Amino acid sequence: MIKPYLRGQDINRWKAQWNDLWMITIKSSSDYKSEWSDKGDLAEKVFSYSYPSVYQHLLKYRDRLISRSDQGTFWWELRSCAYWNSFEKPKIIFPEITWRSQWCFDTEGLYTNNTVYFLQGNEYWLLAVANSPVNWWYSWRKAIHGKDEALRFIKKYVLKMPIPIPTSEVLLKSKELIDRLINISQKLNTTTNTILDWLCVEFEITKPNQKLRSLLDLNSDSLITEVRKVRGKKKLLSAAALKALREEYSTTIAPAKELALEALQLEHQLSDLVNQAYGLTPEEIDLMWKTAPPRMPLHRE
DNA sequence: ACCGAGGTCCACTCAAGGTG
DNA sequence: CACCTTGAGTGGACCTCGGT
Repeated sequence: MIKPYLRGQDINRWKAQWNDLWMITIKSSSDYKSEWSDKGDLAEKVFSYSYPSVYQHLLKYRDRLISRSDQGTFWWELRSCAYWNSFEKPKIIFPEITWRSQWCFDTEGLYTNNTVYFLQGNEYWLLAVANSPVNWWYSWRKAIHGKDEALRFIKKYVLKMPIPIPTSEVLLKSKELIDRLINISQKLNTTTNTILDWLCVEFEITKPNQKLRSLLDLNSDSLITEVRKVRGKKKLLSAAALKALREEYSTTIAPAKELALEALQLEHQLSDLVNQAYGLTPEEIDLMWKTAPPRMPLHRE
C-alpha cells in the first residue's frame, strides 16, 4: 500500500534517482476490492482497524481529502486508475515537462505522479532513440512547447515519435553501450550523493547550491570557492579542512570525471548508431548540429 | 537580509468516452 | 441519457539565485 515513487525532477538521463519518497496508494473501491469496500457505513471503521497507522496519518488531512474533486469511493482512497499493475513492470520513464533529454529504465516497480509518464517494456533500442540528440532536435520542432522553453512529452506526441528499425548488429551494440551508460550514470549519481553527504556532515552544508549539486563540473579551486560561499565567508575553513577538500577532490571527484568522459564517448557512439539507423547523410547530420536547439544532450565532436 | 526575476514543477480541472 | 471513470492539458505556485 505504501510505494516508493518518483517525480519528474527525479529522472535523469539513463538513470533515475529515487529520493526516498513514498506514496500511499489506496485503490478505489470502485475497481478494487479492499477489506472495507462493501462495508457501507462501517467502511471507515474497518479501514481504521485494518491499517491503523495509515488511518491516523490520513485523519490529519481528512477535510482536505474530502474536498478533493478527484477521489475514490471513500475519502481515504485515490481515484480509480486503469493501469495500476503497469507500475510494477519494467518500463521506460520520462518527465512529461522537460528541459532536457532524460529517459531511462525503471525495473524497480516505482510509482509516479503525473509529472512522469512511461512506456511499458524495456526495449533498449527505444531508449537509445529517445535519448538521442537527433530525437531532441526533432522533439524541439514537433512536441508542444510549454512555459519557459519546456517541452511537453504528452501521449499524443510520444506515440508518434518516429523510431527507425535497427539491424541486429546495431541492436546488440546499442545494448552494450546503454548498459555501460546506465552503470556509469548510477556511479556518478552515487559519487555526487556521497560527496554532498560528506559536505553536509563535515562542512555544515545542508543546502548545497546549484553548482555544488553539479559537482562534476567543478575543479579543485571552484569546489573550495563554492563551499566557502555556501557556508558563509565568516566561517573560516581551517587548514586541515582545506586539505581534506583538496584530497577528496583528487581521490573521488577527479576519477568520477574520468568516468563522465568515458560516458561522453559512449554517448557519441550511440548517437552515431541512431543517426545511421535513420539513414541520415553527413550533410543532414551537419545540418542538425547547425540548427541545434538549446540543451542538446551532446555537443558536436 | 531583502527583493525581483527567472527557473522549475505540479495540482487542479475539464471533458471524452464508457456503462447500465 | 445520466452518471461515472479515466484520459488529458496547462497556468499558477513555489523555489532559487544573483544583485543591492
